[in-house]
Amino acid sequence: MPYTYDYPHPALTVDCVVFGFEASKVLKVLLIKRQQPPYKGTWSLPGGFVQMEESVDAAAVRELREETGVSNVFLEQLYTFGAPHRDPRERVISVAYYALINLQAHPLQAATDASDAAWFELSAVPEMGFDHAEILDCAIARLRNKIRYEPVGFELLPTQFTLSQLQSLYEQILERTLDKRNFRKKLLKMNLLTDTGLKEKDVSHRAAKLYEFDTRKYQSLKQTGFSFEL
Amino acid sequence: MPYTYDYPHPALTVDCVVFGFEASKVLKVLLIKRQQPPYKGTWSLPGGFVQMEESVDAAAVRELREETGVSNVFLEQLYTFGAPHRDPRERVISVAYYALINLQAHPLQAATDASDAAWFELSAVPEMGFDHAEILDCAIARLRNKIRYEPVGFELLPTQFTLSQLQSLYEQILERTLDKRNFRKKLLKMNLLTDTGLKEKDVSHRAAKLYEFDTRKYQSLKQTGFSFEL
DNA sequence: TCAAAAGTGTTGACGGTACACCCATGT
DNA sequence: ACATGGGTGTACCGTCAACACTTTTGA
Repeated sequence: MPYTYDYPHPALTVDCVVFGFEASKVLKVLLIKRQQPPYKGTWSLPGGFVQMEESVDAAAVRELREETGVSNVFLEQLYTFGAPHRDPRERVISVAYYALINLQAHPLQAATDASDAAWFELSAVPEMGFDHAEILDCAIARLRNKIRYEPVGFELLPTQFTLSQLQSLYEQILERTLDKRNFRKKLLKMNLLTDTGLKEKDVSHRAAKLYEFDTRKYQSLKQTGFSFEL
Repeated sequence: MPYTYDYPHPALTVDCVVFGFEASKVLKVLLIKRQQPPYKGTWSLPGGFVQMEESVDAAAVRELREETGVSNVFLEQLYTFGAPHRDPRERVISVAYYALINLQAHPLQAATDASDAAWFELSAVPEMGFDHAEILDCAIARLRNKIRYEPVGFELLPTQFTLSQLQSLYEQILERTLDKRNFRKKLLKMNLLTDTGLKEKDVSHRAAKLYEFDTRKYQSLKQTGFSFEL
């Protein structure tokens, strides 16, 4: 056994706030029903212990895959929660992450069994164990902030989307209505949305144009000091 | 001994990026010369182990006080660094914080002895141990971002300051020059700076007016949706 | 033909940017 | 008297906010 530092070692977990969106629906968070104590039977954020040979980021990726079946999605570190008794068993530090998932492309397949995981609207989140309510609030605040100056909204939408879907998503996250004409004008002027030439299908009204977000173009513009703002 | 989780427990530290500013000088970072291995003798960020009964935030406050003698300053969690071998001894997770210090009000008194701590200009930071260069870069990026939409600059200045000192600070952090007239116009229009009626002392040119930042007013404006932006 | 959402322009107010000179003070 | 920074106003332009009607499509 190599030398180790002569200080107490807490347990270390990652917890993920998973936001999911389906076009023309509402923004939701994924919760898992705990199978083990503590808080057995209550809903909580998916997460788990960090292993010894993986980075904390890698642990978040792994837990997300194990508990929800999704991978290759937007995942970013949020904040670290380290109050002494946030876990009743022993000292546990949790590094929180948040993920953005487009539910069309990544339908949920909870690894264990479907009844253990469920999507909740932000306005109807149940009681959660630990300090997970605080973590969720922190993630919502971050998302609300971030969407204003970085194009993360597209992570929640399918590759092709309509401007109305995009606007609805922004309205939900920002919790206010936006003017349709101004919204479209501003986004189209950035020249970051490419018109696919296609239209919505199976709607009982005029079909909307489908756009794609041009990630390449955004990346190159960003180099030159451009900043996405809404 | 109570039940503990059957998972590996890494060591947990906090590291602080301490920014210090003295009016009419340049922005600096405080580094400590390590007295123990690993990296004995190299400069690194002040920090230390989190104790079992203190929150991670409290550990950052304590380390800052122990290693620099300052307390009651702006201190905010930055990011958590958890690559597997960032510490050669064993697995160590570090929660990084950054502090903003006004050096006029909080002259440094390194707890151990003065030769162990020193201020470095951002353009002349020496080699550091661990992944501390990465942590510093992260802190600089955060500060640069944050100062644009929150009034954190005032944490680095004395209570009373001149507009030129404030502008110089912004220019250093943002790494670009600002137009004097526009800068003053914008700040004064916010009505958050109160003219103390006093003037600078001991300068060999026309003495500038001294202002104070009105924190109370800012707090109440913030409630009503106001956002400080520069 | 009705319902439901898509799509589209103009105007006025405001804020950002660019820019140059005189003033006060200490040496 | 000179050097050093303090302090000030205007004009142009682009961006934001407010606002209502016509078009397309399926039921």
